[in-house]
Amino acid sequence: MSRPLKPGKPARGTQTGRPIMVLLDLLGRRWTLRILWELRSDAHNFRALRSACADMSPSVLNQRLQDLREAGIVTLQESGGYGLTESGQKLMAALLPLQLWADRWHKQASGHEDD
Amino acid sequence: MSRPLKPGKPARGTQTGRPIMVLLDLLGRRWTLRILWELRSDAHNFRALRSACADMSPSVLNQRLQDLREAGIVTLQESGGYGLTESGQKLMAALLPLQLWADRWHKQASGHEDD
DNA sequence: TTTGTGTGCTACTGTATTAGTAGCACACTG
DNA sequence: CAGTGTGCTACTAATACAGTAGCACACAAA
Repeated sequence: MSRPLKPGKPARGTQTGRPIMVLLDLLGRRWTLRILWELRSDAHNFRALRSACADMSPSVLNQRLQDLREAGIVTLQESGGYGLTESGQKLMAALLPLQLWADRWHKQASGHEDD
Repeated sequence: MSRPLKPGKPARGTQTGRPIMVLLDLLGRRWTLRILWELRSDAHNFRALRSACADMSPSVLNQRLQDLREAGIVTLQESGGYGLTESGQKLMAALLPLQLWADRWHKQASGHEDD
């Protein structure tokens, strides 16, 4: 595989390379959001990260890490382990409101119905 | 299939049902973020939405719409077409900073390298 | 040198998810 | 009745992902 996944390059579902579309493609791959979430505060090495992500498949984890490194969001630190780049930290800051929303979502759902 | 995908219920990659994890699972499915993005300002009917999403597969689109409706994020309006619920609009508001980030991402990438 | 531990990562096969195409059922219009 | 537009389903093929095993390298101790 090994697509570029950089803004300006075509991606799945867009030929234009509009940055937001490329980003939505990247974040829409399975485990990507979760991986970033687990890295939001602390760096993890490969195995710890895998463990944090419900023991996801190492082949897929490696694929995602390559994507995210190419995109400049994640980096393999010299001190060992994977961490967010400066850019990646800003992305996560942009995603933090999700947690608030998710909590309200939970309260709403359990308030209105029990399924 | 037809999992619940409600906060509090186990999802892919989490047995706990922690709302943020369920949300990350939901948003991490292919096309989900893109669909929400296309609905962020205007409602679309099924075919218009499909067209906006690069003519994605109608079976998958329907699957996603069911997921999002069950989650209370999207609704099939009486006036026709799919639109965001109140909750869905708040979710999108939480995601809007992505566009700003994506634009900076583009500028950075084209400034630092050409590949 | 050998053995052990820890790292990042790859190879392989099976399964689940998604793509792609065609077309149905219903409603409304003429 | 035909024509158009809606939401949606059925089907097969391609692709992505899961799950397991284990390699290659580095460092440390014996």
